[in-house]
Amino acid sequence: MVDDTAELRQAVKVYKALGEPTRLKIALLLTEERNLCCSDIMGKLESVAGSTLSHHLKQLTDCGLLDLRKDGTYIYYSVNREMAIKYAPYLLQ
Amino acid sequence: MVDDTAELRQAVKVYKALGEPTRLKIALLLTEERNLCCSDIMGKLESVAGSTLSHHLKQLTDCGLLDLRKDGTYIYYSVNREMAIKYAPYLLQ
DNA sequence: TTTATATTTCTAAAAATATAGAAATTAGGA
DNA sequence: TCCTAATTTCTATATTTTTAGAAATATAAA
Repeated sequence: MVDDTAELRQAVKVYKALGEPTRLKIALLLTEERNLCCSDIMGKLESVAGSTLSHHLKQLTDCGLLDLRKDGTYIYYSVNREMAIKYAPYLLQ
Repeated sequence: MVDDTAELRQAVKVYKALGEPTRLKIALLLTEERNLCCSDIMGKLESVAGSTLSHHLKQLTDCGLLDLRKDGTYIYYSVNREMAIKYAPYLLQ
């Protein structure tokens, strides 16, 4: 019998976030280049609506993989290195 | 523009496999204890139908995270350490 | 050869997720 | 203040995924 700890649920969230092509691309983009804002990222992806991108970024930040810094209307995202090291150092290669 | 390489698709498959609680539990079980068969695993999880478990194990093996060894009617599964190290060393802690 | 056990495939239903348009929100600049 | 740009929320739809029962397959043992 395996239990459903907060620790396990956290890991599931992280891997679920990375287990979708657009979000994995976003995470990889943000390890190459830190502090990209929503519209920068939109420019680097092919045809993703702003509302869709917003949902993806929310998942990536909610699980702790991305940090954000607000500056005016802009929100700058970066990969949280500790999280990447713990769960998916693949991102950092 | 980010491209959709085979490499990226492979990583998505791995993270998608781990991004579901039952499958993450299976992967963690199989890092603790190697060479468990389908019915061993079923015994260690709570109420999962055989057909469901079979689908989960297929996803975990298709992405390369699990290796298998057949012996008669039994199939023994283990975590592939190289894959775990590359994509999710979290499993090995 | 029959039987029992392990696992998979088929099928279908339920649940979750991804997607984006439109409207709302926020904040800076004219 | 008004306007514009960045981002989010709302809403709905389409797609994917999870789930499991039933039937099928495979293999070993009686």
